[in-house]
Amino acid sequence: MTRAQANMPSSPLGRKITSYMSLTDEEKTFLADLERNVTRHGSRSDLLQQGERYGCVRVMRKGWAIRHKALPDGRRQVVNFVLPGDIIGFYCNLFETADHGVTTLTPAEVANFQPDRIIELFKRFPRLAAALAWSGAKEEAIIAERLLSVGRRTALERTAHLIVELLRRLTIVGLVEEGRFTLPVTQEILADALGLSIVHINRTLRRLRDIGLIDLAGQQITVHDVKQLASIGQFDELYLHLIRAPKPLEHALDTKSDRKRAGD
Amino acid sequence: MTRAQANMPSSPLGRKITSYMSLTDEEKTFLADLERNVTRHGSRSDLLQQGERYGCVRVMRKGWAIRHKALPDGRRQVVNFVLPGDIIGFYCNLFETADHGVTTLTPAEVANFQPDRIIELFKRFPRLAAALAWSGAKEEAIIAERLLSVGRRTALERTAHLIVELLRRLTIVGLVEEGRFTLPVTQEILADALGLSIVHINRTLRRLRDIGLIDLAGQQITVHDVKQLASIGQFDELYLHLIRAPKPLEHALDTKSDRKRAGD
DNA sequence: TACCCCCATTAACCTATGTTATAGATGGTT
DNA sequence: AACCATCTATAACATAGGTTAATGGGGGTA
Repeated sequence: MTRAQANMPSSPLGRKITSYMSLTDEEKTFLADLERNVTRHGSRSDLLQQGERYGCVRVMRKGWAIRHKALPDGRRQVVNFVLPGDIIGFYCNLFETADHGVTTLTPAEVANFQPDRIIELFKRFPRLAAALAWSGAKEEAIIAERLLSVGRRTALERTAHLIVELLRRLTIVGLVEEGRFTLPVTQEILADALGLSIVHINRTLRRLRDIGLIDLAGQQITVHDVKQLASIGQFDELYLHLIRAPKPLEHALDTKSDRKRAGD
Repeated sequence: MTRAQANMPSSPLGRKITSYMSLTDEEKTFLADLERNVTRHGSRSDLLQQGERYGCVRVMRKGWAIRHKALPDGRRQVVNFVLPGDIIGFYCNLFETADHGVTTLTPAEVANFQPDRIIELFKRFPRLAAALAWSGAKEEAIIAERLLSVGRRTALERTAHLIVELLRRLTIVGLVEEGRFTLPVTQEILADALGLSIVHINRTLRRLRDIGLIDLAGQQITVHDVKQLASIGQFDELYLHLIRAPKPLEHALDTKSDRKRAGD
């Protein structure tokens, strides 16, 4: 991944899509343009509040955030983690009002663009539209898997599962080194993601440490035995849909099209 | 809704989209064509099995189904209910392998088409593509809300919430009469949808009956007091995104475009 | 240096929900 | 009309995980 791609787009969005589909120059330019407007945010700042009108579509360039939903009495569920490179609720921006909030967990660098550009994208770049639709489907798959966790896995299984999920997702974007990565997350947030109490998350993490599967030091987590962790969590691999190319996308989109033969 | 729409598409998909966006004749024809191939299935038959390769995109014309995920040891989570008019995992069909199963709960009538028609749709009908993306985002919102239920609501709240959700969704497609509708669902399935045990679902339903909020007779459920039920379930209204027109969709898609002035 | 706030950690206790077991209903089939 | 398979319904008991409360560490700041 050195500098092999002279033609590699510099935008996270572009890079993400390029990983499973080659882009024309025109498409690259459009994507880069989408991400021109970058803003910075502190830790723990709300990018979007539940009940608010939608504003911009956002792409996480650096940092972590969470998408979360709350009940009137304050109980809260973390729906998903937004990792570097992730799009923040692409299609939701077609809604009037946000049914969830987005809050950063670290200082963050975010690209912003107007929702009507989504429409433009649909009209002018069907291949990009399809690619983003695909990416949206992946997010739904992640949420469905979390639902399975919260509904049917035990505390230990859920926790193990989440750690493996994050490990996998962060690996793709190059943020894991030898099983070690930064987990900028309090136990309260883990609890809210897994539908557990904060005390019980603590007990569970301790158990995972006691078995020797993980190590926690501040915000650094080290996974010693992914395999066993995955086995405890009954981790499936399937749901993240990491396989390179979605077949119909690859085929159908590349055949006839307006393609200009890009970098690779 | 009598026969006001001479131009009303007869396909469920068309009808769904028409409810928030008017369609050109060409678009209507394309949609109708998508739904030409209709198959019938018995109750409890698998339309899709977890781990299987994806086949057709399906639209539920009549009947109910569930999307569900299972753990190796058999524990199961119902991810969502597929009601008449719903699309069955539109974008997931861009994946290689199914990470969930789909099973009918009643005899069902289903329209089928090849996934590569999705691509065709993206190329030829950007407005339809955007509309379906919107519809996909709504499904994600429903799943996220169920995650909130399972993670943070009590058994009584969850159950109340689900009943209201189904009431609302079925109302849209005209399947509710005076608070009464058919619920072709065993307690086991309710349990799997809500992350509870079958016994506890039974206790909880009894409680709702005892309070006088609902009545159950076979597969008929009558909701006596939606308001209180919604209040118990902390039902939000927001997440179903029932508001007529997604603003950017309405605007941006209708302005320039290739529109031909349809029925209304 | 002292104060404060946030967070992790643990212990003791409690309860919502799960488990196991049993008995009726219901409905289809021979 | 007897049989079987599924469901619903309850009771009695078990437990995973919640709650409350107390302690200590770490980092900012005045």
